[in-house]
Amino acid sequence: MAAKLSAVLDVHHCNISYPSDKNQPPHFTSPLRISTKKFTIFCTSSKSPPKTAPGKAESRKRKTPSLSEQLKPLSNTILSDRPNESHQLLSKPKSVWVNPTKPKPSVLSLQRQKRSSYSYNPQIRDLKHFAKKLNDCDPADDAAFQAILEEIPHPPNRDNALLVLNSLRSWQKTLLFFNWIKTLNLFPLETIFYNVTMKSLRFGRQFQHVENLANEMIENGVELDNITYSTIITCAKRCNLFDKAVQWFERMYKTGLMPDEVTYSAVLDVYAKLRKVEEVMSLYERGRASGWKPDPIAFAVLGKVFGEAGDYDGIRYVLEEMKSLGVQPNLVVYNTLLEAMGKAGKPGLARSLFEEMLDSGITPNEKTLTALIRIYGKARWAKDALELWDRMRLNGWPVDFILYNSLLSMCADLGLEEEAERLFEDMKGSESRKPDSWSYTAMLNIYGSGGNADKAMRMFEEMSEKGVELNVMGCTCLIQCLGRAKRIDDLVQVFESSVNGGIKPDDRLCGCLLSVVSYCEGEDVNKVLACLHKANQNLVAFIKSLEEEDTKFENVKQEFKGILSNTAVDARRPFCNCLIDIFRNRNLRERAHELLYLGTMYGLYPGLHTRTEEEWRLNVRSLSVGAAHTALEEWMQTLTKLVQRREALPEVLSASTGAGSHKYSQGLANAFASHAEKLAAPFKLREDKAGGLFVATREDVISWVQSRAASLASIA
DNA sequence: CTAGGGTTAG
Repeated sequence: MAAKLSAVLDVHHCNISYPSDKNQPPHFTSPLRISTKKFTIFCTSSKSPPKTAPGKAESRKRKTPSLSEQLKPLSNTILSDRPNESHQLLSKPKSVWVNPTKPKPSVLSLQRQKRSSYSYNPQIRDLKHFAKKLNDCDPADDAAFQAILEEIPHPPNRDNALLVLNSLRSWQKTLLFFNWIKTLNLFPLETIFYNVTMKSLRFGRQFQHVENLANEMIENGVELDNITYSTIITCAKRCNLFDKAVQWFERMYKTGLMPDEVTYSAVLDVYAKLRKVEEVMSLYERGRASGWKPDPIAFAVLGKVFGEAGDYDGIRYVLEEMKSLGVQPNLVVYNTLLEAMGKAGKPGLARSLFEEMLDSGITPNEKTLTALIRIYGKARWAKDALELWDRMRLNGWPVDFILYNSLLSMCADLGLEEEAERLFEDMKGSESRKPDSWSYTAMLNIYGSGGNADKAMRMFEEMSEKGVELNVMGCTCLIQCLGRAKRIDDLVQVFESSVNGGIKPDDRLCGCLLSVVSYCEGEDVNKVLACLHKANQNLVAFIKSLEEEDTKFENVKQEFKGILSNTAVDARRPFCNCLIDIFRNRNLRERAHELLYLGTMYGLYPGLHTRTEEEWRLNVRSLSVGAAHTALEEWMQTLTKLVQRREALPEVLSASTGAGSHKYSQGLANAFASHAEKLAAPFKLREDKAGGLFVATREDVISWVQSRAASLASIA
């Protein structure tokens, strides 16, 4: 979709044609055009805005540039070339207008469209009853519907028809009723009739019907107003037809209608859905420059955009902007920003924002609490998570099914087995919140990561008894657990029944099988490999070829590259880690070194080795035990060469293993310590520092290398 | 869903 929209922006909409409409007012005189000029003040270089490409000259001749044309110079000259400056620029919107004598160009109407008020309809009871009959009739039976229509209790005049139209539920019936009114031809169908019908169609995600009605309005000379356009735009958005949404927005300007803030923020959200941060900001800035004081909904859209980009500066910008405009965030804005904080990896700031929200007198809802619980779980902030859970109960804050499941997942993240069991039992006892596949997955995750294979298997059996389907994540948790318990026959059985039950193994499941291969022995290896073969043939073929002594490095490289490029980004490093472990455990260390080399080359271990003048550090926190051993050996070899060549070393050499924040983490620090001991390497754990840091001085390393060289020499 | 815009789960 994103590609589609950018294509639309690039071709400047030359190919869009609308039905002729004669009754349109004259085009607006370029509400946005001035901005091209205006924005040159933001350019630090003295260059003028980029020239339009020759092929696009024609579209420039139009009286009113399309929105995309107007956006383009902006994003070319300012935003996309200097992404880091954008916030700095955006934080000073008031500086945009250098010449106060010129009127501000307007991109939106500061006045919201007025709605006509309904007058009381004395026939309301009869007509509601009639509408109910229409709603209740068999949707497949058109004849029955027609028959009921004939029995309308009062004449279908304007007000009566409107009332019924508003009361129909399904889009099919709304459309049938609308067409019936049209054929009766008792009064002209005004805009509101189209708007009400479109709203119903939008509910049914029927964009084609909506667009047909819009074109009919144009043909019949019925005015399209802001309500029409915002309904069309949001309908296109819900149907993921973003290019259509933009087309209709641009049509407003072309026909001389100015969007109000509702239509405008609907379009902001279109660009937000496309993750076009620059376009969102440029629209926002233009709106601001037109004197718009955005309301909380517009800020919620901005917050979402930055959250999805994980852009903390952007989130802060939204908060500051609201503050400086005196806009008080509402519940939805807080929810959006909290979630954004989570995506930007700022649990502490999420926590303080939540407190700020409470201080301002807003009561959290299910979404607020789901977001926070999830953030604390992912951050492994057990204390805050449990505290929040207590407060939820104490204050009687609202809870729903998703929140229950999120609490279970949080327990899985934190290894809170008892709490999860209690909650799970609660859910079973309730009528409305029976555990579903999400709930069972969380339980499988808890038992799986806790190594409790019996309880995990009991969950698995219970699921099939209750008819709750296992999903791929639950399957992965279970297989991981059975693998660790060395219950390989059970593992095979679970895998096969899952695949037969329709689960499509994903890369995470393959990674899980691969890790089981790395630590099991004998015939078990082949059993697991047979499962893996069903999920990913290439991976098994790759392992087989690495086992062959005469497979050349160049072939390893090509095959591994092929494997990685077919693997989800998140699963690439785990794959490489497991493969290294597999070959270390089989005493094929050379293969392990090759794989680590290739993994580093393909960017799976960024920052594996970092250097400053004083310190060189090996960062193995994202490595498996075998990969960490391999990396340490590799590093020692390198250091040995450097010492022998009498090259300069920094004062401090260190290795960082990470503390292993997960309750069940394998203890990379311990494994590393024992390996260093085996090599008699002089790395000592710094007890005073958190996060598993092993440190050696330059002198220790030099003397260690020399003594090793001496002992090797004496053996020779 | 009483004509229009924004927020919940591996």
